[in-house]
Amino acid sequence: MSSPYEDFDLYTYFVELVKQIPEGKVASYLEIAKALGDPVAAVSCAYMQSELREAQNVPLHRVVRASGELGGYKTIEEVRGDTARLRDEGLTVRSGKVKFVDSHRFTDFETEYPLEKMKGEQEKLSERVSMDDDFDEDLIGAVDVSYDGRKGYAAFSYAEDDEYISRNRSMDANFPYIPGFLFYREYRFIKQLARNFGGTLLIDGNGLIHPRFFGLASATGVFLNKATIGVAKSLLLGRVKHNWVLYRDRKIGYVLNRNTIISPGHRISVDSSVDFMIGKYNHVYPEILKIAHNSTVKLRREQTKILEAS
DNA sequence: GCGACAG
DNA sequence: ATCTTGTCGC
Ligand SMILES: [Mg+2]
Repeated sequence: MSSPYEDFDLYTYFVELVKQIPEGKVASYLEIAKALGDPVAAVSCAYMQSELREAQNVPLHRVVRASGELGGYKTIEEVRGDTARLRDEGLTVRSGKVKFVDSHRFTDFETEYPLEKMKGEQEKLSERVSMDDDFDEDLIGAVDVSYDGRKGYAAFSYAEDDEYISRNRSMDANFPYIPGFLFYREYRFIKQLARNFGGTLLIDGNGLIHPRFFGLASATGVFLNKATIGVAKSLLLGRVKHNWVLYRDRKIGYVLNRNTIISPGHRISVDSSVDFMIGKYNHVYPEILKIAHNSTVKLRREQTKILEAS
């Protein structure tokens, strides 16, 4: 295993934290996120709560917004159910909002702060990224994942002769989307599909453009020893000057067009990734990434149709 | 009101 | 990322 945390199940960790909240008390998404190790994950906690709504014996209703309002993308019926549960436990709830005092807030979580450890891991792993050019300019593949709740549908596509080939894979994600932690969510899918690919991999996301200079494209490149380039559709961080993406005095990427931002993953430099992408795709979003994306959407639609019928 | 964050 | 019909433009 290349990373001790690459298979880390944050949904399970979230559940274990929620189980620590005693009857009659509540915790906010922000408090849970802090216990996970990074306040940026607050919104992701609301998503996890929503995606875990079917879970049994987990007091998910005890997680509310800091304001006391019931969040987590609930339906009207779910708000009713949670209101009744909270009232049963002795709390006052009026129009979807818990009226509570400080003594009702649970903050004393027992935790190892996994996200903090992962940030440390990313910083360490970033030292293993190579910026020395060692990439195939002709054989290009692409990967992407789409989702229905926790269920992820992945595709790996590449061009052979004059046709596109795609392979798929679907499984549950064990990590939510958290900005700066995409690799813990999507790398598992990519690994399953592209492990044996010999070409250069385009990845829907960033490489060097990352708070710790170790985005999904960097992780994929380092772990699978492949040349990778991150191709994002929006800017995660940094400022743009003459199309170059600058961050902490470093040139980390390039804006190919309004919706295409590239950064090196592994085995390629910033300048070479720009030269290569402009030479190959001429400032246009790479078709192979669209092929991979469309394949994930098609698979998801087919599968959700089948799942609904059964 | 601030800040704004890949997928 | 996802929710979603028709509609505008090439
Ligand atoms: Mg994607």
